[in-house]
Amino acid sequence: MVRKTKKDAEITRQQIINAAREVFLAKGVSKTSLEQIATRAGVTRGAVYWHFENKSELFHAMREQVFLPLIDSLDDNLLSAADQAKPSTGPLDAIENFLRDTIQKLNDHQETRDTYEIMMSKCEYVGDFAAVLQEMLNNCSGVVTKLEQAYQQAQEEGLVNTSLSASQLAMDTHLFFCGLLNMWVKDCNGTRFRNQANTLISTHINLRKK
Amino acid sequence: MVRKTKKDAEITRQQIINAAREVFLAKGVSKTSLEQIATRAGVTRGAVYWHFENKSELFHAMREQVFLPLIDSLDDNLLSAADQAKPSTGPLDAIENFLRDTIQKLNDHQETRDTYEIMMSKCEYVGDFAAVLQEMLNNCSGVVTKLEQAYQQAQEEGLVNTSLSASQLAMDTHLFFCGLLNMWVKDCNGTRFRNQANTLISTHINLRKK
DNA sequence: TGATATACAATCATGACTGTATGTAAATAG
DNA sequence: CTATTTACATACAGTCATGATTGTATATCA
Repeated sequence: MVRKTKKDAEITRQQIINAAREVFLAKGVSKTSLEQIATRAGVTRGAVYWHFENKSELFHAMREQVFLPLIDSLDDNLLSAADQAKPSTGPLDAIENFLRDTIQKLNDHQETRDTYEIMMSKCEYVGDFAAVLQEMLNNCSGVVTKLEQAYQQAQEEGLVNTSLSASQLAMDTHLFFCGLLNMWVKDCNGTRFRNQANTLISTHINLRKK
Repeated sequence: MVRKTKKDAEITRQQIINAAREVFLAKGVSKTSLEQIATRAGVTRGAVYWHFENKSELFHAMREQVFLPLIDSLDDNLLSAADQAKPSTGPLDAIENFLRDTIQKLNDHQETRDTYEIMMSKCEYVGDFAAVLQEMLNNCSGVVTKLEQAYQQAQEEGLVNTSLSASQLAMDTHLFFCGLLNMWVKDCNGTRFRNQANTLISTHINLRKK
């Protein structure tokens, strides 16, 4: 059974990504050999090298499957707050919803959850992987910018109870959320953070609501 | 030149730890061989294996040199707020000082800075290293507890401007600080977070000051 | 219908890292 | 002063990952 059709090949590719995610999670990225990934995917290393140039590219493909949708979610939630056409429940609620949605995605979607865990505690950002850190920082900048816009509008609508600037509020929220994501992922048994994530989010937003 | 005196041996041990930190930072923990560490420390692998059972134990030793002092700093700052004997400028200031001190330590002390960076983006918490994550979670619990005590007292002294509970405030601050540490370390060129860390801390505390 | 590109499998050579075992000279204890 | 540790260095064996190369059956396309 060789030479599959184009659709079959795409399935193979996805299976390799799935296998990679599983082995990455279990053994860590650098201790994972392409042989292990191949075996898990039911193929040989030849197939892996056919679809991906090396481990780094495979990692990148796995990552994109989770983070491209995340960017979309960010835009959907926060830009709609500024979009007058949509029935906005207010920019503060938009922020809260974005935070909740992201956590919800982690709860519901194991592939997303596993990918986050790999990226946060089963991967070393060195050599080829160093660029990924920069990408993440850039993404963060985008998040902060959009949070700031939302807070800006919240202030204009008189919803905020502090004199702090929109940019300061945005940074504080961003850092809060970075911390929450980190802890949520590391808190595997769920006792410390996972169970009360939504409460923590409400708390954070309430702190600045009028 | 063999068989050094006990004091010399201690120096060798420290040199190995220093070398490990440097190579870990440059290459990532799992891609670092004990041979590389030994060479950098000016010894052979024999010396490394004499002082440490394996790479995992060496990593642990490196980590302790940074984190044992951190725990002390935590106690010094936050417990003194509750200590009536000391001239407390108030529990909110105590919290702010603790956050500032930690960041200051990162600014001033390269070994600390490098160790954090290794732990956050140059290490995979798998196998032997998985236990380290648990230790970190436990430390976090300690931090939250002490933050909570400080907020509790702040509330009793009528310094807080919100009706949120001390435990909620403590969690929010803790998550903020987790995020700040993460971003601070990853923001190598300093443009995004490092330069304004203290401002961010002030902002965060001011949000809850009456 | 044939030529060619595709989608892998199989093989091979190389090198690197680990752990352990052994050697050894000097410090230290009695 | 000598016996025994100590603090390493050296040597060795085994494992495993990588990348490159080659092989091959079959889609696909002209």
